[in-house]
Amino acid sequence: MGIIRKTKAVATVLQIFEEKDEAKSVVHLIELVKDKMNKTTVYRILDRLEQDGAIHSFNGKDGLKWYAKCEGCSASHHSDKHPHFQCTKCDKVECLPLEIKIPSIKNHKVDSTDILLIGQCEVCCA
Amino acid sequence: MGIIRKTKAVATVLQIFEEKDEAKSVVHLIELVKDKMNKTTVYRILDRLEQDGAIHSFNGKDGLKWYAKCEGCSASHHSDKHPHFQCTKCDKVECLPLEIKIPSIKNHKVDSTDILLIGQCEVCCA
DNA sequence: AAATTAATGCAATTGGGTTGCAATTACAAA
DNA sequence: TTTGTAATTGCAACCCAATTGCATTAATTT
Repeated sequence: MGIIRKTKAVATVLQIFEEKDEAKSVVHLIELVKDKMNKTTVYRILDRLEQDGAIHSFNGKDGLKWYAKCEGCSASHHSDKHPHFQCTKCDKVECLPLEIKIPSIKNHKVDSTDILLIGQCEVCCA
Repeated sequence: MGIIRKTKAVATVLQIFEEKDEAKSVVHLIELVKDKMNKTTVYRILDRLEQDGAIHSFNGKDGLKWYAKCEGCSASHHSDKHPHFQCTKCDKVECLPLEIKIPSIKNHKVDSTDILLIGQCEVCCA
């Protein structure tokens, strides 16, 4: 199980995700709260929040781990299948509310998908 | 530019990819040739081979970097767009000869895609 | 309010990947 | 073949994201 106690640190991290519906890398999150808590705590809180389905994680192009809270997030919808979009200019990452059709693959069973689209976001496109 | 000289080390690494058409993680590759060369050399050879289009790389579920040689590999087809499949049981990774349709996204420009399907491979499915 | 135990801070550690530099080796030119 | 030179390699040190162990703190239960 995930979160059991509602601590200040948990509230702080959660608020970051509430404020803006945008994915954040762990490195960035640690930077954001570095005056309020230890980096180890950030890692552990993110783990717990993910187990509860409050947020979900994925790997960015850079190899860093990213987390986001999005519409579909819940304890039951643990392994989200929506794609993510990372901008090569501003590095912002968004959850895309799309469903990408995966053709069935002979003799293989697909459990989940990990789709990252790389390009330029709305702001950087202009 | 990539490979300029054909050294023993390069031949050793290339042969691994020739032998079996299967992706390998860098960590695994280093392990395979650890008696023959330094890990730094492995990293550098992989870089050069990729620049030449002899192999291509992508990120596995585990966050590790993987490399593979596949049909479509060539210097011109540098950034391959085919999806990869990673088995959760045996951890094997395959290149899938599929094209996955990405719907266009409003106000976004998609340059490349990074698609990893996770599930059970032919062997582990049975 | 006291007891219990989850949560946190901190320092040390792990592990993938990179860098600087000296030594080696492939290859071209003589 | 020998020599020059520039690519390649080995090695040690380093970088940085992420994890671990353990003592301390604080949220929840009674």
